[in-house]
Amino acid sequence: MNEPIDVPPSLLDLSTYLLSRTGKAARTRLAERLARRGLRLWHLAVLAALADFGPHVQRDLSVRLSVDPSDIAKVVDELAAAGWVDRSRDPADRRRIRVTVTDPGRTALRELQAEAEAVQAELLAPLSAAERTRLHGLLRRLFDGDPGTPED
Amino acid sequence: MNEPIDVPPSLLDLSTYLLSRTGKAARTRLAERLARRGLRLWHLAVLAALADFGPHVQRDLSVRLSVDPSDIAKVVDELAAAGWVDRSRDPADRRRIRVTVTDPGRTALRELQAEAEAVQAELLAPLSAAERTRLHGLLRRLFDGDPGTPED
DNA sequence: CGAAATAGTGGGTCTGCACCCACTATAGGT
DNA sequence: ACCTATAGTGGGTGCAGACCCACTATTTCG
Repeated sequence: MNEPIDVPPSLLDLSTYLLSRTGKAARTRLAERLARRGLRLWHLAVLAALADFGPHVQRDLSVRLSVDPSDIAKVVDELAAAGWVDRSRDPADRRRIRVTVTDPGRTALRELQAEAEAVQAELLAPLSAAERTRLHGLLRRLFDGDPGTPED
Repeated sequence: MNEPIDVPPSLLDLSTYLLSRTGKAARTRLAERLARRGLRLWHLAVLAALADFGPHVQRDLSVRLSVDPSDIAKVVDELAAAGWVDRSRDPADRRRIRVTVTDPGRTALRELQAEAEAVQAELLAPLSAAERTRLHGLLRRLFDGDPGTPED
């Protein structure tokens, strides 16, 4: 993550480039912190999905997060090894595995979110609180392609 | 690039996550378009650097863009094959290779920038013109960690 | 001049991510 | 009961990015 000495201005004029660049910085820093705990981004995502939406069958997790079922299996496996989720066969359909966050899992999730907020604090340091909110709002609209309510 | 059905809200509350996610979308789409022309992001970056700052010795390119010299060599090699840059030994120090954009190179660069702007149009579609400008300004400040002038 | 530094390059590694196939266990339809 | 579909899983593949080492050509320094 060496910052470039001097980036070509014609790139900096492209929002695409800025977005990609700052996004990558965000991703990398977050990934680094998670890596220190032996985790990757998907662990956070899966944990968050389970906490937000309640228990999932793996298949649904895979659909919701658009990740390959096989990859979900691996992530869940690691989360289970950490004791952060429980896996139990659905008695009604024993093919399905129902994944549930445990209390330690919720605690861990809060810690991971704190990590993310720490990254945020670093990354958004140049911005005032109001600007951070504004940025968040703009990104949010970009994210879900929702036109929302233009303020201008 | 399948959009997820429904992303955990607790992730969407993290600017880090949004930034990383939208950034990745930007990067991926741009990369896709460049790939159609058999290029990667570095080709654009190198071309832009040469156009903006004038001819470079490869070593300086590598420093400026913080890329491994060996990787720069490969990119420059490909750009040269396309006829977009000229390589010439520095007569004063024959170890050095001076890289210069050619006219076709400049034309190509403009096309690539147009691609980037097309991606931008897609990506920023939900935002009004004023909002795009604002987003760009915020990202720009994030990018170079410049506190700038808080407006609030 | 000889030794040490530097520019470029070829070829390799390692990592993370996305993807995919084959196989099992189990269910469901007829 | 039989055939087909589905959930999960293990073990891959291919790709891109970042990095790194060994080697040559050349220069610079003592």
